[in-house]
This record gives sequence, C-alpha cells and structure tokens, in this order.
Amino acid sequence: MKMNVAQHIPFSEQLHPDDWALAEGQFQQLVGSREDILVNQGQVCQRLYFIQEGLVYAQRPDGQILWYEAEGESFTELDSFYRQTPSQTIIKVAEADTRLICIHHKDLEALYAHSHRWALWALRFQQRELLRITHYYEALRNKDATQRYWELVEARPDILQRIPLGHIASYLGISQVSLSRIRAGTQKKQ
Amino acid sequence: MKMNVAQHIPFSEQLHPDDWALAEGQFQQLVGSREDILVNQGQVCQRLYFIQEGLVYAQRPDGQILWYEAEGESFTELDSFYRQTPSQTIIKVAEADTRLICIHHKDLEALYAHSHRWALWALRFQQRELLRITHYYEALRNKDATQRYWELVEARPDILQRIPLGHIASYLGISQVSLSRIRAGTQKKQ
DNA sequence: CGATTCCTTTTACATTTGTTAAAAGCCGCC
DNA sequence: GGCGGCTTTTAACAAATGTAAAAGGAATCG
Repeated sequence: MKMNVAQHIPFSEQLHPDDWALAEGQFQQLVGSREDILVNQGQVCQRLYFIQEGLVYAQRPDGQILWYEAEGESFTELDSFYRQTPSQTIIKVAEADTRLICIHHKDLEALYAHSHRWALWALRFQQRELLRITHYYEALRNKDATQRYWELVEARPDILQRIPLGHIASYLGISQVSLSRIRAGTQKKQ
Repeated sequence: MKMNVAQHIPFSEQLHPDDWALAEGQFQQLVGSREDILVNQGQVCQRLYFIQEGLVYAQRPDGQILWYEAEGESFTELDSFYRQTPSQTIIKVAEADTRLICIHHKDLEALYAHSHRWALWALRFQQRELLRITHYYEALRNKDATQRYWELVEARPDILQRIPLGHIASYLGISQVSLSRIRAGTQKKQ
C-alpha cells in the first residue's frame, strides 16, 4: 500500500522508508463517479488530492470553469486548503471511476512539523505548483484565447476530447460562439 | 545587522537565533537608483529580494509591465530563480534610493538543507506567494480591467500615484486610451 | 521666458467579441 | 425509423476596445 501511494506522488524519491512509516495510514484512496462533489462551495477543503486515474474539474458558483486536471496531476482548493477558509470553488469528478489518493491537511502539517524531509518534499512540491500557476497565468496575460486554444490542442489533445466545448470556452474565458469561430478558422491570424 | 534583516523578512518570528547564526553574512543590503537593472533578460535570477524602501517593477522584453512591488514586499523572477534558467523578464528599480535586502539562491538552498526551521520558514513564505499569485490571477480571470483599475485605486492609492498611467494600463492589459476612458467614467457601469 | 519633451486625454474609425436566436448535427431510446 | 434532448455551429446586430493621430498640460532645461 505504501509503495502504491508513492508511485502517484511527485518527488516521492526524496523520501525514505522512515518518512513513509510516519505517514502510515494517512493517505487514503477513493473512487468517484461522474459529478460527485469533492469540494463544495462554502466548505473548507481539507485534503490534498492526487489523481491516479480519471478527470476532475473546478468551477465557480456562477458556473465558470477554472480548470480540469487528469491522471498524474494533483489538486486542492489552494486558498481554502492553506488558509482553512470556506471554498468559493466547487470541485467535481468529471469521469466515472476516477481514482484519487488524498491526505488531510492536519496530517500533512504534522508530517512537516515532525520531519525535515517531509518539509523539504513539501517545499519542492509547492515550488512546482507555484511554477505551474505562474506559467498558466502568464499565458493568460500574454496570449489571447485563440492562441491558448490552439496550444491546448497541441499540448493535451487527449484531454480536450473528454471535455465539452462549452466548458473549454468557459475555461478560456470566451463565449462558446467565439470558440466556434476560432475552431472554424474564422479568426484573425495574429 | 541580523535584527535589522529580520525586521524586513516575513515570518521571521518563526526563526530562532540559531537559525540566524546559520545565515550569518548571507543576507546583503543594496541601494538602487532609478532604472537600475536588478535582473536582466537572458540572465539567471540568483537572488530573492525584500524591499525595505522604494519601488521596483518587472517588464517583458516587449515592454509590457508585469508587476510593481513596493516597500514591505518581496520578489524574484520565480521561474528563473527556482529553475535556474535565463530570465525572460527584466526587473528594474522604479525610484531613486530604493533599498533592498537579498539572498543568493545557493545560500538559501543550504539553509533549507541544514535547518528544519529554515525549511518550514520557506514553506510558509512560499505558501504566501502561492496565495498572492492565485488571488492576482483569479482577479485577472474574473474581473475586467475597469473593475481591476478601481480596486487598485481603492487598495493602493499611494503606489498608483508613483506609477505613470501608461505603465498601469500595460499592467492591466489594456491600452492607455482605454484606461483614459475608464478614468473619465466613459465606461460601462458593470 | 520660450522651447522641448513627456505624459495624458480626446476624437474618429476599424476590428473584435459578446448576445440572442435559430439552424444543423448527433445520440440514444421508444 | 423517427422523436426528443443535448451539443455545436451560423447568422445578425450591438457594444467594447485597439490604433493612429492630434491636442492639451505639466515639467524641465538652457
């Protein structure tokens, strides 16, 4: 079981068997069905999740799509998780049989406090998150929806096909009509 | 000197005298003049900076303004600093007599490696950065330039007055003409 | 003091994007 | 096969934004 978990956690090669002993029983596995709610609006997001298999997405109360994440990725509602405040975001399972691994906020904090190596692991992991978000946000600033759409098609064609176009448009911050225009090629060339 | 530095570093209350002894001589102070370049395009950003006094800004090679930071804040070129890759961004001093404290990447890494408490400090510090960036990016997604401008006026009227409007427009991602329209009130009300 | 320069606003026009509504495609199901 | 229900595209119009160019204001410098 321990080894199973480690496989799905980034940077786990920096951890020793001792560290895993400390974490004994604190990582849990769960399977979600389509439209299951993992984090609800107004509720504190208590867990950090790692996706083993499947697809998950986040949306705002008004329905806007914030992100999709698939197998191999991790997620949480950052603001709610770190500050332990009610989430403004809803996180749902997008596909049947989505398999997740998760750990509770307080257990994670205990690991950091008791183990220098777990603290270093968290530092690397968080660093990666920081860079991911930074890149995402830079793309958002510096590229228009047309560019970002075609880059998505390049980078994640597999995942795109699993998501309705209305959601993709919302994610890109444009209307579905505009996305149709982009796909039709009825779009300025840059 | 040690105490001096601690005053300008967030979460420094979590550190003990021992930790500061480890960091002896690794924090440096420097004073910049208007338009001094702190990080240049193509160069690896080696330091994490804390602003004691003054104003600093970042821009892309095409001139677009990415951010301004003032006294009390910290900054670095995240991608370049963490991944030790050439920076795509230029960071400059915006005001005469800007006073900075900084520490080298390798020294910081050594502190993390040798001290559990420095690692925990970094974790908190980075967490704060992560949340700051997340908030900034959510505003970017969910609010239009008009809203963001008036919120800036609310939140940082002092700093706004120190920055030319052309730069503010660029920061908001709109043309200076549009910003003029917003300021004139010639703008849709929502 | 006048000239130069920089910063900001204004005007006019072209382009892009959202909105609304309707049509076309697709799918599953009775 | 054909009838809903859902997703995607098309069409037509209105609103918002960028671009370019000109003019107003303020600060600087000789």
